[in-house]
Amino acid sequence: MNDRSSVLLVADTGRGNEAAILNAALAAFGAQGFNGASMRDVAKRAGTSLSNLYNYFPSKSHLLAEVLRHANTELEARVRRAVADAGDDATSRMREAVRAYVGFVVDQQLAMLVSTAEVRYLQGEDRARLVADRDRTQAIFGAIVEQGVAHGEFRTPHAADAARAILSMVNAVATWYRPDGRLSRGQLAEQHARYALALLEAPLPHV
Amino acid sequence: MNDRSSVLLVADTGRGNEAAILNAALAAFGAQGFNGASMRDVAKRAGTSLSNLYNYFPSKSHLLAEVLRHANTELEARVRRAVADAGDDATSRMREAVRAYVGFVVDQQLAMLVSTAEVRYLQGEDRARLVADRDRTQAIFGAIVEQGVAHGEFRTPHAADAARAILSMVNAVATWYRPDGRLSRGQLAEQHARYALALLEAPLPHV
DNA sequence: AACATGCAAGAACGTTCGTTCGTGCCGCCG
DNA sequence: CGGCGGCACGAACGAACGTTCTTGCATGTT
Repeated sequence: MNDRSSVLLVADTGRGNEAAILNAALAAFGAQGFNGASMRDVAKRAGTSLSNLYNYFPSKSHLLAEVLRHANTELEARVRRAVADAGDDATSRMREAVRAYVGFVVDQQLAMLVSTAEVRYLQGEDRARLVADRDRTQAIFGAIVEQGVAHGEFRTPHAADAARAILSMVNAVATWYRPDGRLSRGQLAEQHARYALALLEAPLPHV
Repeated sequence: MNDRSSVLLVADTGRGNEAAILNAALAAFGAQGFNGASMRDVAKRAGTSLSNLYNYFPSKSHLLAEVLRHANTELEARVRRAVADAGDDATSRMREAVRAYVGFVVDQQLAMLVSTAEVRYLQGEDRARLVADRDRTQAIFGAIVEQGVAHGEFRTPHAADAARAILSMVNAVATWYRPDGRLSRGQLAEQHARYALALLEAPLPHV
């Protein structure tokens, strides 16, 4: 058994019902959107009272920010680990980075959906911090592209936007993936790794 | 002059303030999201009264549906026209389809953002009709991929999901494109056409 | 002249929203 | 033992929401 899709985004935080509230908020925002879900919905899903939410988070916005922070942190850690464990050439590193990213999208599909769709409802430093998180993860891919182009592994003439194109593609997996679909988690990851390397115009074996 | 980006999505419909209301709704939903924008916001942007909106549309949902219908119709028409005017080979057809699609994303950036982000707040037949619109446009790309694979132009081993990957990539352009950015409208379109053909593992000239 | 129709506006209704307040319980530290 | 901070709850507040109601004014048709 390795049913990663049923793992909650936030494990126990050592603070009463905090983890339950965060996971409930993720579910509520994912199902109805940030503005469509109410704090009463979140409380109901978490099995606690409306007013108790404010013992943990000062506002609805901060609650969303905290959910997204957990998602971004875990995503970045997974990608960074995968790249560190990969070989030294850009092709291997890109393949492992994409595989890890797609793996996270599959494991935490709802978190990825909320992360991309609801960030816009945050403002000020909460927003800035999350955008910085996202940019840091994107920069990992950007660096691999640069390395591959410098070493001649990637022959795309449009290196500057390639990382963004690849990440757009894998982010969108969250919008259509279904656990009972045609492809397994691993196949999906491997397939998107090939899409990415092909987009970069890296040499690939054809059958 | 060819400033396509300032063209309103909906031209005069021959029914009083209908076009103004639709364009105002697009602006409001784009800026605040469907649930974040109020009918009062829409009325203010359209320069009319709150209650008058209901002389044109029976509900907020129907208003959103009508906005999205205009966007989808125009997008599909542009892509279909581009493919019809292209050569017979899959490579030319895919290039022109992507160029037309990216062109629309640039020209009607807000409409594309709202179209992908807010469709989820519709239900019933409004939702079904818009999903069918989107699927029809996606099917154009799917057919080109099939043709290219059948004729040996595209050598990707993962043809079934390639169209979706390409469309994810070009849809995301709406999330980051800025008119004063590094690339012109035409360069952006051409670049993404190459990304698409590379992803499909079509033969490409390397410098 | 009488009437229907389409478009416009202001006021109001009932509901839901995010947030606050007051209170109480429980475990820990002095 | 006493106090204090963390966690829990129900009730309430003021604001904002989508929608409806009523009225009024044009225009074009009978």
